[in-house]
Amino acid sequence: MDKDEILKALSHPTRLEILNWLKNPQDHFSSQEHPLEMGVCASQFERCGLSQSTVSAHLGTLSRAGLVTTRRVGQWIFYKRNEETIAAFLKQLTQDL
Amino acid sequence: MDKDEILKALSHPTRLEILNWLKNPQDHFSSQEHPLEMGVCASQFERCGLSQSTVSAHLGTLSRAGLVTTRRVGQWIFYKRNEETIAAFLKQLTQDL
DNA sequence: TCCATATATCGAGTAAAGACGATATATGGT
DNA sequence: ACCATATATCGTCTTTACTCGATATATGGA
Repeated sequence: MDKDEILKALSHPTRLEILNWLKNPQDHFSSQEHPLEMGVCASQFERCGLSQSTVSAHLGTLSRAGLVTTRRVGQWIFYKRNEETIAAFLKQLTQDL
Repeated sequence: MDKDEILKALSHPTRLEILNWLKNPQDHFSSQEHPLEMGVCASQFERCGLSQSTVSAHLGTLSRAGLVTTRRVGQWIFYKRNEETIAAFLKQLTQDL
């Protein structure tokens, strides 16, 4: 759990928005073919208006920071919030900051 | 209280370090001529190894984000943590993130 | 094996952040 | 008025981040 890396990952509105969407996937990704319990697959986030490669880069940043988990199913990769890391980060930040 | 601006301000190790030093000024700035109750004056932070102008820019970023307060006394400007804003930010982040 | 789809990575261009020294501004003292 | 000190701002350079289209990789199906 790298606090600095997480803070950098959180310092971009698009990535905050992605994390926020993932809090209630049913409110934002009901059009997804696959059940939302698996997570939300990458292409869904292109609704933010950015290109596929840019979205992939943001998801990579979130994933490297540990804020989301990924799970490959077939040709898709499903993203979920990593609630454990998020909670641990908030706890540490509340202590340290 | 601009959450995005605060997150950006926190996304640099030097600024985190400054905020951390300000938690216990007596542990880090006992050499200061002025009483620490007034705050810590800008030049004290040059101990991080950065130039005067760079330190000033970091302090400006923290101040604009509302994470520190400033108080001019004579030719010095004293910096203190803004505990109210910090607490409000942590509360909102814990809710929103 | 070949093609379609999903995602990642590459290369290049632009924008933003960080750093510096030099200079400007503000204050206080003589 | 002049000089010294503290801080901010300016101009410039370097580095990092963001974005894109194009290409590579991985999977699945025909």
